Amino acid sequence: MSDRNGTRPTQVELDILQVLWRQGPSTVRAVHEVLSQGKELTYTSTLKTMQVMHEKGLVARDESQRSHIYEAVVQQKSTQQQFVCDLVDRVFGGATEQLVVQALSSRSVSTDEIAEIRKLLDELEGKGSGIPQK
Amino acid sequence: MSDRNGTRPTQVELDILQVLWRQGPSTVRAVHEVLSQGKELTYTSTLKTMQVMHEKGLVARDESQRSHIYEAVVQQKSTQQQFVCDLVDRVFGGATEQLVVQALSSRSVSTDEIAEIRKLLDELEGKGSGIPQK
DNA sequence: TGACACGTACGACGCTCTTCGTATGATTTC
DNA sequence: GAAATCATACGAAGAGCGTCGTACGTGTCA
Repeated sequence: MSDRNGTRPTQVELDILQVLWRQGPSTVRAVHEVLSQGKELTYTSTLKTMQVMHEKGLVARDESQRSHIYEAVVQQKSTQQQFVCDLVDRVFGGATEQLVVQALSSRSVSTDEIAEIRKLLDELEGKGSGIPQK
Repeated sequence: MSDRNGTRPTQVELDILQVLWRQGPSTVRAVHEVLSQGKELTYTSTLKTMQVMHEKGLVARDESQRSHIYEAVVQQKSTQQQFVCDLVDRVFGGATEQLVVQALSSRSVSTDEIAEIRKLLDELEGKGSGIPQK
């Protein structure tokens, strides 16, 4: 079935996207360098996956150079949103708050980050039940 | 590849688990009743999936009756944790706080729930970096 | 006691994901 | 300019997932 929001990245695609998001536009080799750390992986595997991602429209590529340069088309924010929504629906039965609680109690969060979350809560409360569009 | 924490439920398995978590031990028919709402799905498909889940150890079943009764073995909490961790690593690059922010700002959360999250933040801060077990 | 409803068991098909091997073309280097 | 190096392109194999059809056993009830 097709996604309403384009194609949903798969596991490995997500790993690649993450490198692209962090490092910006990169060659296959650069991405592969990162991906193959601590993991046995052939260069052509990474290449193939990135080619497929290109077909899917997940990444764009600049072919003007011999080594093509790939860039994420899908934005990190929207992808995150997509996956968060999916997780909330599928694993938390729609209860966003449960996800937040689970996340906060299962992984460490620094005091600074706690403060930032507090600030966000303030804003949310300030707006009443208004849900920011983006 | 195998998971460190048993087998990771697939999409459809997750849907079934959710019914089991909500309704408690149920027959295949009862689960199928829920699953097939708003979706075209054959009874045997649901059956097959639940049989596979049984093989995987995701569910237990009582065969003393003609209609077997299935029960979730995997607990909701631990499954949620599993998926949250995976999501944080794969989509948020390890930043738990980002997930929380994303979740809070993209889906509606009631005032009561905000209050509850605040309470949790207080506890977390009180304990410093201590991570509660459950 | 047949017919029918309802249950499980199980094999198979189509699809996607992931990985890899191999072919082939361009660029460098001596 | 020939060889080695590095890039892309592409086909294919293996595995898992989701779906379904079919076989078959067991109750029920005119």
